[in-house]
Amino acid sequence: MFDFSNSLKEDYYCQSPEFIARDLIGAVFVWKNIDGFTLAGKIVETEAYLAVGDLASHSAPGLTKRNSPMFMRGGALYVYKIYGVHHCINVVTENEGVGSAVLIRAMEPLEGIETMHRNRPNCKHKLALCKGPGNLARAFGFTLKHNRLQLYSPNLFIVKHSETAEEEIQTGKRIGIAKSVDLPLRFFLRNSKSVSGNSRK
DNA sequence: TACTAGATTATCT
DNA sequence: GATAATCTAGTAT
Repeated sequence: MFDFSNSLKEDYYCQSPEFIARDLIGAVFVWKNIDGFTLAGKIVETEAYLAVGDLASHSAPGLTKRNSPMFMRGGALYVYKIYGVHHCINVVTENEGVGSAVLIRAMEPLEGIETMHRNRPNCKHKLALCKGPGNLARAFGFTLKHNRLQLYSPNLFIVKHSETAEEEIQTGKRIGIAKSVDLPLRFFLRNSKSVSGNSRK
């Protein structure tokens, strides 16, 4: 259904995290898991984490064991565990050694809905399956063992299905961080029911 | 509907 | 020993 031959390639991910975070809104994320199930969703919410001038970025203190995937060449998957409970999924951006990434915060499920429901038995509504970074990782079954995977592989890739209109993309402050709070680096699809943090305002 | 507490662990200081 | 790019259940309103 979603074709690897149309997918974003290695060079695409060497662009800036601000550009990619915005550009990926509306794109389709595809993951063929170890059991042969295809899981896919439309990206509706992202956040950029910069290499310089961004104290909220994991890369800000410099290279460590945890953040080392952020310093890989763009196109790697960076997975980390947060609050001892949840996993978060990032797309590494820019060139090797730079240290930037885009956090994928939410998606609208398109394919593999049964599998997502199985991964999240308490989630009733389809549009809430991948709402929020922790939920998204759980629905897709991503854990630390998927860290450093390449995003331009036949079983893991992103396709730009169609262009998303400028006015459909909203910008705002990032969620859940304590430093560099005011940077406008969160992007989300206007009116999507799968965007997280909509209950507050 | 709105707020708060608690879960739970890899990683860093 | 402290912290964290979150989520959910529970209690209060």
